[in-house]
Amino acid sequence: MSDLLERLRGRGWRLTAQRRVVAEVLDGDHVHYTADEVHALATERLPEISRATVYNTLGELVTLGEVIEVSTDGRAKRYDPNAHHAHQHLVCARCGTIRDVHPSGDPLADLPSKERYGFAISAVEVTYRGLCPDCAG
Amino acid sequence: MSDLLERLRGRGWRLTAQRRVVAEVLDGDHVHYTADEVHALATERLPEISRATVYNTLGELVTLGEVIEVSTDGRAKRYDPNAHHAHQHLVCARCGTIRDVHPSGDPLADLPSKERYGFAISAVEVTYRGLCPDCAG
DNA sequence: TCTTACATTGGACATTGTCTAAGTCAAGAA
DNA sequence: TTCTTGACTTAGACAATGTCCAATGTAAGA
Repeated sequence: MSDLLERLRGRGWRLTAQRRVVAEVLDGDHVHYTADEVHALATERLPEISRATVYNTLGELVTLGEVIEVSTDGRAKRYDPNAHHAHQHLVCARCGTIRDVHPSGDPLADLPSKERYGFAISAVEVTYRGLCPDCAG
Repeated sequence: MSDLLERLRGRGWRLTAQRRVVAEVLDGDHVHYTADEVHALATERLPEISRATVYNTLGELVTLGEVIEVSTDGRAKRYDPNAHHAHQHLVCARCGTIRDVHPSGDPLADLPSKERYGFAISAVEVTYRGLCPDCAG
């Protein structure tokens, strides 16, 4: 993740303790946290960090393309630090856990141009839904 | 849409003016409204209908499988009345408009079992994102 | 070290959705 | 038709998530 911090500094990011902590939290496990979870984990390392800063920083990381914003249900968005490898998501319909998966094939090729209605398509997301082994119990 | 009302009555639904109005709004155009938009349109026909009833009714229609709930961004969920034909969504990244599209191929076949992590997969959603002709300006 | 533009903070506010207690009514029974 | 009853609706409080702003703090270059 020091890679990430270097990249960001190279893009003119001012390196503050708060931004460093948010970046470290995202780098930890390969889990997709909500903003509130990121805030809770960041608070453990930097107790005075504010909610607004966490939201700001996450938004900046998304804008810079370092993190992907995922909204799989109507609840809180989740932040996916695995932005540099193409992948899709497998979501548990009960507990909301997300796993990264790597389907074969290119879904974009499956959409004929007459079905594109003049849109300039820039991304395709595939979400697989079901019950995880724990919730299927 | 009287089809829909008949089906619902057959399932023991009590047919109220409020539910009828919500169903009519969804039946109108093939647009994917938010709950608030449904409420606004329903209010034109039945001024005293409450927000809670609109939310309740939409939730019931989703549970009954008559309408699909779509959350393409972190904003309000949208309700898709086209539940009886398999389709996917094309979303404008700027204005949020949704169009139904019909890709060829079966995305579920593209996910090898070793990438399923023991999940019992029950649905696959594909979302194409890009700028619509109006927003591409 | 000094300066200053950029970052952070706390809290108010906005949006979307959920819940509850009290009143209302659709639909079957008599 | 009228009555009865349990399901439905309502208004508003509340909850969850996210955004905005003015005041304050600070990283980094001069």
